[in-house]
Amino acid sequence: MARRGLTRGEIIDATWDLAAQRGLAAVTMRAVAEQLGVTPMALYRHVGDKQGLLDGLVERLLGEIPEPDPELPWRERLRELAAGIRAVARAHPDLFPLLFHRPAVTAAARRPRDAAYAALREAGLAGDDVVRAERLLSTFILGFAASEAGGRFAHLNAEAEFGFAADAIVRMLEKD
Amino acid sequence: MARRGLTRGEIIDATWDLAAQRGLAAVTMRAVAEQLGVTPMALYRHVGDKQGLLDGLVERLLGEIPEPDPELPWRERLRELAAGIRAVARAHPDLFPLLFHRPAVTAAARRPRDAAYAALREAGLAGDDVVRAERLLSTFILGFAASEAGGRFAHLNAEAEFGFAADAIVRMLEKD
DNA sequence: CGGCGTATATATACACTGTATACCGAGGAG
DNA sequence: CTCCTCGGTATACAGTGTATATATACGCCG
Repeated sequence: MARRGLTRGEIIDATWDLAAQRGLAAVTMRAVAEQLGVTPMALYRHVGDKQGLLDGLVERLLGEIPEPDPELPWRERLRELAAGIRAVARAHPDLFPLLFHRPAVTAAARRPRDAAYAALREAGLAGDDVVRAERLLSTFILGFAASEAGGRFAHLNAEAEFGFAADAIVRMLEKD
Repeated sequence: MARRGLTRGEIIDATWDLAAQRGLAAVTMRAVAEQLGVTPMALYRHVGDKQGLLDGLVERLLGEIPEPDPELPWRERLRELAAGIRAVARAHPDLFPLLFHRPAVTAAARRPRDAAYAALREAGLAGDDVVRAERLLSTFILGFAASEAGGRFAHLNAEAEFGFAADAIVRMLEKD
């Protein structure tokens, strides 16, 4: 009916809220539309289809990862980054696995990745080693966070698990 | 109508075939039932609900990971294990993420894990270190395989990526 | 200011999903 | 033979994503 000025950002916002409050399963075209006081089909103009909606969530998810304090030494910066990713995973356990389905090269993914690059260079790596090490780290932390949030670690103490792994990895980085 | 002797194993078999041939999205109660020449509701008696069907798939998935040749040195055994997991992920890319949602302590998960324990002990680790190292490795390989199968690595050469990471990890294990 | 084309939102409809409920008929136990 | 239970069927329902066709308000051009 009325030209409501509906926008993609507004839609993703509503979707995000819905997912945060009632889970990914509650994210349905109809539910999102209703939250915006709009017909389901109105969304299609702005997000393409449901996958487009989920893509929007992935962007937001990456945006939620906090930038580490640049004053800190590189070890702490990496730890902060990892802690941030794990926190995001725990806050959005059913959204988080979506990260595996999007290439790690979107604009939204660049910010945390660049922070990791900087830390790794400060650790003494250079050239391709930086890129490869970041990929190793991000893959591990993604797997860890997904395991933690998904329940694969069950009753284990995730904090202790992570501490052990982080120590091992930092020792590995210092070797080069 | 007829007492057909329908069994849970038979149902999971059909589900597995369906998922392998037409993807996870094609796994629907109706489709599985049709493949068995049976009414959709007949499945409920044996698998509970759809989640029960998926649980069955996860068991099968873990069972698909090949046991490494025990004659090989530990490095090669770990590599074979990892290669097996990655192969499973590539063969069932949309099933694979389900692994993050099941505790790593089921009977089906024990076989590959025990193989990893043996290899790590042979590498010189002992006690809790074995358990922790296995968890680190399995978490990484799960994340890697999920990334590879899910498309997060996009155009990258996954083989080269994996080689770099594996080398780094093996060096790390040899240090202790 | 008037009218038109286009972008935007709506209305309706369809095929398909998981599953609750009611039923029925075969097969073994007494 | 009779009954009871258990495995399968039939039907139905609410909810899903989305294709298609339609109405409406806005911005531009004269």
